[in-house]
Amino acid sequence: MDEVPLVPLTLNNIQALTCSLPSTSLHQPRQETIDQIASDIDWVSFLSASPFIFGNQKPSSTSQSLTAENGRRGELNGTKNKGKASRTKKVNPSRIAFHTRSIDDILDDGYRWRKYGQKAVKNSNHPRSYYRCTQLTCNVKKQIQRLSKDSSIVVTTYEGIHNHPSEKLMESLSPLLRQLQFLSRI
DNA sequence: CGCCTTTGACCAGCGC
DNA sequence: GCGCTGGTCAAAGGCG
Repeated sequence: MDEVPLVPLTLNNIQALTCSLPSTSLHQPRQETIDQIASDIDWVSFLSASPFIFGNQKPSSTSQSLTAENGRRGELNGTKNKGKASRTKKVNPSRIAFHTRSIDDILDDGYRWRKYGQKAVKNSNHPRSYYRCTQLTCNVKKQIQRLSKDSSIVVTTYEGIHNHPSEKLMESLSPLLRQLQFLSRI
């Protein structure tokens, strides 16, 4: 699992982070904790600032075609419906797929995932696994499948954007948040 | 006990 | 309309 670095703190990210803070936070003294500051941040905007928040893993052409194929069939919305008949499909444009050469199927991306399904896929020797972010308010899903041609390659497809920070992200952001907290008191 | 995975069933979209 | 396929649900069981 050496292919998933923590979210890089790029200038874009930092700029988005500072911009997403409430306008008063940079001018008025604040006594909040890191967690409280973090709760004020628009994480959707922040995480969206970097097109590929998982570092050096960029969507390949093949993964893009996979995304297109998935999109062709449409998708289910994330709302929890007790009645299966009430499930409807809609197009979700926020999909990112990439290939990773790894022994482990599950990439440690810092978030907690709950597996909710596994299906055998046509023309593939390997089943596709379906995961959902364990955060109640977060609707992000991901699919994991190994390539039939090269079983050492894992195709991970993310759907949606987290509306909360990951634990590992918070670890890496803590120094920055402390600095922001300090600056907000000046 | 809570959280997670497994797995069969169900549902909807698509192609024919 | 029917069958195939992918995506999701939810009950059951496992694990720490």
